[in-house]
Amino acid sequence: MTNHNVPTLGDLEIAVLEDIWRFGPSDTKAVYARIGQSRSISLNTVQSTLERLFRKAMLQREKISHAYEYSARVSRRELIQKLVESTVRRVAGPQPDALLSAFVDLAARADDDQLKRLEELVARRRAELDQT
Amino acid sequence: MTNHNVPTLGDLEIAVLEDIWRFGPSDTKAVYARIGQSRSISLNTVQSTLERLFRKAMLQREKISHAYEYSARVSRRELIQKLVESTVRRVAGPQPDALLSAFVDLAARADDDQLKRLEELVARRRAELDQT
DNA sequence: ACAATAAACCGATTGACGGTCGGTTTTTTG
DNA sequence: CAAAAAACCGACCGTCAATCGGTTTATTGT
Repeated sequence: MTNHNVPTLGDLEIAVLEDIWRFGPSDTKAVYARIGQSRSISLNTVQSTLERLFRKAMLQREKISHAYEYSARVSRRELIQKLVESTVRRVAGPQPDALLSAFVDLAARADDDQLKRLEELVARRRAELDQT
Repeated sequence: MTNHNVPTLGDLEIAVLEDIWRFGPSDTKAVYARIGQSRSISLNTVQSTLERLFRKAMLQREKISHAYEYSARVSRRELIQKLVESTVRRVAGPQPDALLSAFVDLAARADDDQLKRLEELVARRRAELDQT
């Protein structure tokens, strides 16, 4: 609930986030070594992307001895959730069910296997809710 | 499936789309009368927004006597669907279930009632699939 | 047929923003 | 304290939505 301001993210920003999800807390050097090298972008570029992500509150950072160590402030799950929610909100219109509707539409395209898993997920959630 | 490239939409673009969903096929004048007046933007601005939306394939148009009549090429439902799908895809990562999970997470924040309806929808869908 | 009117079209500007760095300052450390 | 490392500053480019003014083209009433 509360406030879900999700700024838009660029491709590099997502790649950086992805990297940190994958490898955990890292400093600029490390991220650069992993994703900068191959892309032939400068260390500075990675650095300012990290910085931007920090300003956008997608990362937090802590000075570890000499350099900042950045770590994720949202999990991939949370990010997707926020992104989806804000997306839907933007175009939701009157329907209070917009979200659910979209969900069903999506689910309708899923195969049997996915639907099964989905059923389980929903059931579990409901169980959780019931005992609250 | 296939490829649904959903270009990003600005606020005015969404407002215009919204207007056309609401009032059906309209020409520039009509849209301007409904949403331009209040926003104190020029007719030309509405016009080029309509045009942009047309280029983005969100609207189609037909010359009706003197002026173009624009109509929606996607329903709100479809748009939400595409938007959400492309959003999720962008950040999906390894999880094949990312999409489903995201929705369940979202739904989980909804009330028990919604969850129940969701369960029903999924069940029905599964039933349909089974007899195919 | 033609002038007046209306709509379409063209092109330019502005403001955000992501990506990209070079260079300067600050900090760390041998 | 000087060298090395990291942070920070500011600039530039490209893209894109929003915004119009002005010109061209099409429609239409007389």
